[in-house]
Amino acid sequence: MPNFSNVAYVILGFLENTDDPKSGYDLKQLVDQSTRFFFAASYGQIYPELKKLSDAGLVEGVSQPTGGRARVEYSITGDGSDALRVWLLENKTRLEMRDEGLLRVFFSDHLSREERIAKLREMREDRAVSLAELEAVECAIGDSIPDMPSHALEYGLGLHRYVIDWCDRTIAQLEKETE
Amino acid sequence: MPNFSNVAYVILGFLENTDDPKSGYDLKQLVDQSTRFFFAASYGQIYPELKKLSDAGLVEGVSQPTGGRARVEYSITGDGSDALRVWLLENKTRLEMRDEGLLRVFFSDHLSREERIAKLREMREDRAVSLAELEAVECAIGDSIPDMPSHALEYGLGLHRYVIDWCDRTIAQLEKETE
DNA sequence: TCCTACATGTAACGAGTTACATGATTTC
DNA sequence: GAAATCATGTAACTCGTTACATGTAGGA
Repeated sequence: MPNFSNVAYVILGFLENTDDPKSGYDLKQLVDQSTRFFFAASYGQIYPELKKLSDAGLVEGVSQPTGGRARVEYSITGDGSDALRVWLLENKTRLEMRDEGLLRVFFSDHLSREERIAKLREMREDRAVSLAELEAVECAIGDSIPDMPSHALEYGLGLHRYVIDWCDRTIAQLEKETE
Repeated sequence: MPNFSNVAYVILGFLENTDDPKSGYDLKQLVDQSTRFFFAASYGQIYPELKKLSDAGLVEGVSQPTGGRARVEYSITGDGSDALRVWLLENKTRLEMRDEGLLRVFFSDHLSREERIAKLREMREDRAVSLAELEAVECAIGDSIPDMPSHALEYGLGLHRYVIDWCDRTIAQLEKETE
């Protein structure tokens, strides 16, 4: 049994959630609409991982071309469900972050007050865009999606709102400082 | 001029903050006490990057052995300060996250209610540990460290508190659900 | 004496992004 | 007829961690 990356379990997770089989393309769409906010995955990971999963018998692919357009639809197998369950029960909760915006803010002592404030505004705007995307996801569901994902969505919404709030407070504080 | 990774600017940022020169070891300590919560760096990045910076003339190393123990202390040069300033003014605020805990929670539909709650508790405990570490950092400073870093610290504290809160709320909600 | 902290590095590996190549179908 | 979307994949590259190797100094 080869080693699977977390992306493999993202795939298994999405396949377990549904009865209709998904293509690599579909899976990428799903990731971009949901997990990407806390766990992204690119085609360069998804396609090779699907192949590995298929070789190991954890998913099963069926060719379903639409006219001349190739399409392979994958479903999870019994072994796949078992592997997913094992992975779900592992108690690893590692959180990695790389926050370039905050890194710049952290080292912005040597910038002028105006430049610092500008940095914070950029960061605020970018986070506001993410928040808007998340809110769009929130509207887009409301239906078919089960319980847990909506908890995760709430997590993301709250997190973004906190960050935006922090930016606003920090900007306000810096603006007051010279008075 | 070679391309420098973000880690290079972490190094320049720390060197610019102070008058006494730092060794690679010192820099790693600084990272582990502060930026690691939103931007980690390992020896495997720091030492090679110091060399590149030195070759490019952005830092200057002076050998200061303590007895038979080797030690090279680096200071930032004028060119280094300029390069740092240029980097600080770039408007990139990219935020990457990889949250394994939330990923498991997201896909935990197929677990029992008890198992899900257990997952959330693990996540809560791990985040509480991080929060405690951050609070230790908060106590450890209070002195020498300038303005902005303390804003960043507040950011981290707030973020962790939000996450822990979300875990508590979600656990409570799941516990209520069967009644 | 042994353990911890100081100190420097590198090699192998794994993870992840980006750019590219290719081509069909649908929609405007 | 052009543009967007569907669809699959790979190669090159960058990034980052981990494990290892090596040795000194100071304190219990």
